Amino acid sequence: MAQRDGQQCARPTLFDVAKCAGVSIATVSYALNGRPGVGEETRRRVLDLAKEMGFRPNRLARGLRLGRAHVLGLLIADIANPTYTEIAAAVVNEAAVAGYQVFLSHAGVHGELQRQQVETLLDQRCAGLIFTSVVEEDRALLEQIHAAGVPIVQVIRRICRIHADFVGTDEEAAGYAAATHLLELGHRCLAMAAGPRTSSASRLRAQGVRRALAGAGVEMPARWSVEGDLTVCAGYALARRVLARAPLPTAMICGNDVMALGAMDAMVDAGLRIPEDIAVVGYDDMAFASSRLIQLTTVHSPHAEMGKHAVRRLMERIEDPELPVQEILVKEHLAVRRTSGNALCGASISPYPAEPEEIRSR
Amino acid sequence: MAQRDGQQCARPTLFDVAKCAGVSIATVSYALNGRPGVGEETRRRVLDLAKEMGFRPNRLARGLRLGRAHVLGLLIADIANPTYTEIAAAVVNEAAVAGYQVFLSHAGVHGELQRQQVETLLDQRCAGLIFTSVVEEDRALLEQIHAAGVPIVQVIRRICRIHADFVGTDEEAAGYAAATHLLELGHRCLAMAAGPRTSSASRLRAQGVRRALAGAGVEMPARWSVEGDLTVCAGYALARRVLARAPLPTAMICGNDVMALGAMDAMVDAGLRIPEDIAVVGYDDMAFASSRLIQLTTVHSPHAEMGKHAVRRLMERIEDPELPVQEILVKEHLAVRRTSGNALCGASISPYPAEPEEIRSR
DNA sequence: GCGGCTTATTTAAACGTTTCAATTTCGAGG
DNA sequence: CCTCGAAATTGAAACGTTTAAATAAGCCGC
Repeated sequence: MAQRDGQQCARPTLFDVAKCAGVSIATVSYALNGRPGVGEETRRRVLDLAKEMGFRPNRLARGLRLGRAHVLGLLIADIANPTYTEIAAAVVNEAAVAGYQVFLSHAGVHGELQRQQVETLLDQRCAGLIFTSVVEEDRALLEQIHAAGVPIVQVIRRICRIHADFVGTDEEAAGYAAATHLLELGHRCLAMAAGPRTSSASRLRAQGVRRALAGAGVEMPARWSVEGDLTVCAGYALARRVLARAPLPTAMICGNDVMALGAMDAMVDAGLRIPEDIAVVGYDDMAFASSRLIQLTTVHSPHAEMGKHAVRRLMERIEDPELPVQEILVKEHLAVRRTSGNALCGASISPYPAEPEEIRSR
Repeated sequence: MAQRDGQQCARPTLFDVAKCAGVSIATVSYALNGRPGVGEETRRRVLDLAKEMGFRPNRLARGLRLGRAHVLGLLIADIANPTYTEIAAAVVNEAAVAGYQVFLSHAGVHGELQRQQVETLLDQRCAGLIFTSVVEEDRALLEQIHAAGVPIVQVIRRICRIHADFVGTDEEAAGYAAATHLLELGHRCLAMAAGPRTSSASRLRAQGVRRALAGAGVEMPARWSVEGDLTVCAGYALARRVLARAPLPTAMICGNDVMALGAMDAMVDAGLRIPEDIAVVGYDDMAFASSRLIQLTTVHSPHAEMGKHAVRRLMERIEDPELPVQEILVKEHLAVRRTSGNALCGASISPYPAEPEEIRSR
């Protein structure tokens, strides 16, 4: 039994509170959950007592009884990628607002490990799952999850014709904007180091680039259109390959900022100046992109907002599983910086606050 | 009842399997858990059937019964910081190996939000908690968790005299090594933009720097020793302050790489060349640090290894709560690059593989 | 004073495990 | 043939909730 006052007992249960309050367990449960049918005076007494005793509901028991835990699963392919961590942060925060905890899974893309993690997530009776980078091969898995009655939201990447909501940006438009920007600067020799074809986002972006080029009547030789993983190393290798022999392009669009970083390294190695000899555009606007030493022109997409939307949508669907599948697009924009010729002039585009923040000397 | 063969039923339980196998629930449980006292023939039959039916144990039920879930809580102050995400990745992976899932909490440092998240974590009956950035104010919270019988591992930062293991690096030695490196290069005018004093790691590092200086008989004017948050903005503001008036230091040690990035921006703004006019040393060796455009000299600490150790230690302690408190130090090392004068010569320190990886042209 | 109605409260059954204790089975030894 | 003991198996309680259904308690009008 819970000893009253002084030290609260280790972990009082409904039973303990009920005993102390001299009522039944059911009454305590009803009172704590704010359900009707409990006398005003009783309710107050129970609430006060529960607080005093430090009662906290056991979420396992609740989940077991309800057949569903107040828990979400977040699947991230690559946690080292800032894009995903920004989303993760937003997801965790927004979930907390709704009283949900988030299981983090870091299992790459479409493998045995991923399948295993998903199984475990289902074993935990997650109320919903958020996938940050599905590939076509995951279709069967997603369908199985849907069959199990667990709603899914896809973020950034997606597979089509599947019963799952999607939150992302208009990647095609982003690619179009990036290419158009370079075309307007007068570039006619564009290269593209795209992300993997398996990513719907990368595919669409490349598509947008091609549409812009076609519109301007500009051709991109096959040798300049390469694709690889979204890593520094891949960016380096791809750029090296493109720059291996003349003629050289005057601009390069990269699958993301990290690839751009690698590509720029290859350009430096090749003795090229950026942006005088070659312009570079990235994607994601990672933290380092706005650094003075880099100043990478890139497409900024609001990842935090995407994470937030993903959770909200999941909440809606958990509430009402019959909702029609929805596609939520958030607005992205091109951040023009030095690597496409926009030399930093003045503090107008400085990432730093005008007034220095608090500084403590010692 | 579970229909056999063909489509497995939604989610068979022990009961369903038992019914199909014609044995009791208890037998199935014993068989699946590999406990003794089950006939060999029965065991095989049950195992096969469970697999065929797609049985998966309900982790909520198990956790409820056991009074403890196979779940860890990971508290990260700032998920945007790559240091922490590297740790997170390792933690999630290593936990998976042990059959544990990881709850991710992103609740800053010592606030109402953090307390709330911890409470929820305890409500979920986490078997253990990993804290990545405790501050002294968290002491009461950690003690409360310990009192609740939930083991804790502190990573990177720590508070002393508390019943919790610690995994980190020898920060004092790292600070000493960084400063010694600069002293050996002939620098005598060193500045330091340290991380916040509330971080044990930052404190120790600063201490190591001072020890090195004292050993060399070098003085660091108070005006050159500043501290701030581990952000780009803080780095910029601090460096700006130090560089505001002559005399200027010839080298600056920063609290981490991100701060160094900001500080270098301030140096560029001040018309200084790196490393000719001023050398810079960071800490963490984040992804961008080795980029050709940056080549930041920095202290590389093996975060993944730390995450792994943290989980392993937690497992040991969950196994045997009576273990004496342990302090695990992993080795870090100084990566000397351009910003301290080590110009990149040849591919000897290139971060890229010699052979280009697979490239697909299209 | 008593059915009938509303409101407050309780009883008890789930949810799916694990595990102690009790029961059955079966072969060996007497 | 009977008994004993080990091994296999089962029954049932427990973990801490939620909730449908049953019960108790008021209260009104006739």
